[in-house]
Amino acid sequence: MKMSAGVEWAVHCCVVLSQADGPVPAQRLADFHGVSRTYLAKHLQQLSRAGLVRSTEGRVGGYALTRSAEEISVLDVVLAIEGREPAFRCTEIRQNGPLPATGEVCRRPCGIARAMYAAEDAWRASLAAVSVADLATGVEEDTGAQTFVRLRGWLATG
Amino acid sequence: MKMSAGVEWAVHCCVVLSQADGPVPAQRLADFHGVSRTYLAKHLQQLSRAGLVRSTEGRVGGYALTRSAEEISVLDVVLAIEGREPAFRCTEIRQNGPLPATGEVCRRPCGIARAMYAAEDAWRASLAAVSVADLATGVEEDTGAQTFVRLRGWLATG
DNA sequence: GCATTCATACTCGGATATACTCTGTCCGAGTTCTGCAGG
DNA sequence: CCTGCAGAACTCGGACAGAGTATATCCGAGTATGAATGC
Repeated sequence: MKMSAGVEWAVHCCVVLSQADGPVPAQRLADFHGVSRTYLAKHLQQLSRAGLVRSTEGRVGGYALTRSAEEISVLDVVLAIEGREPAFRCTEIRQNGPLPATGEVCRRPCGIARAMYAAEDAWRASLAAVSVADLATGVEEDTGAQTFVRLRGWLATG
Repeated sequence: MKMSAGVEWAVHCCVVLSQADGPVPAQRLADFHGVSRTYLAKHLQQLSRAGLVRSTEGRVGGYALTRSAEEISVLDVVLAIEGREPAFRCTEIRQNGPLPATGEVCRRPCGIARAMYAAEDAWRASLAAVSVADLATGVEEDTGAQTFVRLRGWLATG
């Protein structure tokens, strides 16, 4: 059970976008994080489809958040990249074999699936409690208030 | 982020083993669940390496739990199959690019990694709170007290 | 009748192919800026 | 000097290969059983 590396890229990009004044091109985001532009673009498209960012074409185009950073949770980003399906997929093997479970019993998930889904709910709740704005605040606390000032300067000048 | 289907198989097998009197061969477990024997054996070997089950060779051999079902959590089984590494792997892209984070700051994980690890801790705690014995009790509540009686009968006779 | 030996049948374990998803890359469609010509 | 137009440069978006992992399978190594044999 491995999470895609694109999730890390996407979250970092959202933090950067929360500090930008205007649209930021994928090329600039890729350069800032030292990753491949074309591959990062793939993930940014997924964020766009999920409605988290808005892309503008043209010479001064780029990506920008559609909502305020307080209203975007880490869970939103993870689900946009990884998909909304749960990690555990019950194949109902209890219905197989010589002593299958049938009928009314199978109308609700088996205890194993319930335990898995409960764990995933806890996981999602933990991620939903952290917003992109919280992450940005954490970055300032870790690296100092000058960090985002320099970031904005680099975004503006290149 | 998808969990291996083998996890479901392994947990179901542990529940069955908790109700068995003696060792149960992989062939019997595979027949009971309607899955491939050879592939199930692979996962049972992982459980064996993790120390959750003990395998005995020979004509009346098979697999048996090493501890009581109360002492085996769902988390134990998941970690045995999926591995002990966390799903989120921080690649420290904050250290890349034109404005890298360096020095003392990088001695502890960045806020994004902390949020991910916290969520995984919540996930693991939820799974650790459920034991194989709990699952067995749930099966009896769902399908009736006769279920395991018939299971033991089938395991004995074939 | 009993102990010993041997063949057998059954078990697990690791080594071996295949399918699928993640990773990484490329080129085309669309939009905005800029320079130039004309009025 | 102002306006309209054409070109160019820059952007995103979807279509196209390669690598790594999950899935599925096979055959060989090892052991307890049970019958046959000798005492």
